[in-house]
Amino acid sequence: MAKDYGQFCGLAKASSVLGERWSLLIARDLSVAPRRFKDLHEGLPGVPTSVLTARLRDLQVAGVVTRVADERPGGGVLYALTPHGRALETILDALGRWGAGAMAAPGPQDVITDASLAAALRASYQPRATCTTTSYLIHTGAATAWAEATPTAITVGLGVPDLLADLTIHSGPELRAVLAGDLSPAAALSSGAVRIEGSSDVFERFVRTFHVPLTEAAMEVTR
Amino acid sequence: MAKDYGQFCGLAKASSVLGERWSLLIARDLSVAPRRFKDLHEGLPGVPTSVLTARLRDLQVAGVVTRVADERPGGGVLYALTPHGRALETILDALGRWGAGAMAAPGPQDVITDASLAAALRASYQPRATCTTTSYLIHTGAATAWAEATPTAITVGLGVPDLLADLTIHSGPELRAVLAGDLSPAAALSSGAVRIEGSSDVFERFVRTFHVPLTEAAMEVTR
DNA sequence: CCGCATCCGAATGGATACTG
DNA sequence: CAGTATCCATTCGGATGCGG
Repeated sequence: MAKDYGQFCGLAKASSVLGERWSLLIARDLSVAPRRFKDLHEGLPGVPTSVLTARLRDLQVAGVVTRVADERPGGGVLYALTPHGRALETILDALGRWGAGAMAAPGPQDVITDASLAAALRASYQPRATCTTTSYLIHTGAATAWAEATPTAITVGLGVPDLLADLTIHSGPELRAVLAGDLSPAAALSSGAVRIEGSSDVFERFVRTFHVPLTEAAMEVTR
Repeated sequence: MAKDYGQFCGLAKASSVLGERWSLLIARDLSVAPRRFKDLHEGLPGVPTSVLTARLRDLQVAGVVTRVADERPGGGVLYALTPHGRALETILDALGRWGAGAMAAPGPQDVITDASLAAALRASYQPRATCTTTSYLIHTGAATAWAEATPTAITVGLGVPDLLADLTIHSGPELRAVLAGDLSPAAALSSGAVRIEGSSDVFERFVRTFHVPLTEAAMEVTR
């Protein structure tokens, strides 16, 4: 069980619940979709099963995570966020934006997982940046995620969605430079760093809709 | 140096910077005011000096914290947040609100520090809840902090401010129940749980201006 | 297989004592 | 005041094993 800090303080409580190694990333993965133990284990490279078990138990005790039966054939158990855990979503997004601003170039060992890609899309979504509802399918490295952006809401998911996307993007980690404004959409396409299936106009819309801001103003958490 | 997670992900980066034990609370204390090493050590009960040294070094390497000279007579060194670190302020507040919703009653060992009280006031501030600029001085347990609330902004600080406050509040941890709406201002005053110097009208304004939302999980525990 | 427990070497945290 | 140095307890990471 997580240690506390001996302080009567909301932040100390939050830190004792989420401050253990891997906890935030478990919450991130579950904030995108309920997952099996095995999904979580594969999406968190290096986590020992014993630690994953312990974290999931701690998060259940803290009321953040719950176990639900998998409805699909084959059954099994899914881990999912409780309502209290879902309240973390905007905070995780804000933390992700904050960390993204300080991210170094990816090392050779760094991976991108489906869930981290989906979470990054959700975190970088800019409301009111587009007037048109558009669906995207994004491949970066070995990760695949999709997003459907309306003018005021974003939905993201893992892997390939059921419906055909308006735009499909193939890229490596260079996609982040585009979303940060460091690499223009046109340059990304012409250099071959990003390959798309769909119109370049829609790719420009994508870049307007998803943005990693560099100013502090954009790091605000929506209350 | 903090371990990373082998993921090219903003949240993984944030977690490697802030996920180590004590880091969030150090950031919280510094988000209220620059502090000396000794202040931080006293405000974080139980942290060994060696760990505090290591965290401050890691946070400096991460560009969150910087060392500045203390201008006041006596000199010395102050730790302060960098602009990048100050961008965490709204995130710390949101995390504090999230954690406050799940907080249990304070144990006998739990302390309230000046910085945690000031941070809690900042986090619980409700913009547009009042039309009048008001200054408060709050004592809870051994902690003292002040706040000046305008209709759209909040300023908080440690200890006793230079100017006389419009309202001075003496309380124990029961103050949280008032801010959570579990205890009416009138009941808090008449029961003696809260003692004020100033008008009870201004105390009502205080309770409207600072509010901790209760989550479902916490309400279940309270019932 | 999936979820979880066990075992072990390495790394980290906690408490105390000590130094520029 | 602002840290280092030291020792010990705990945790983590990785491999392996067990029951359904």
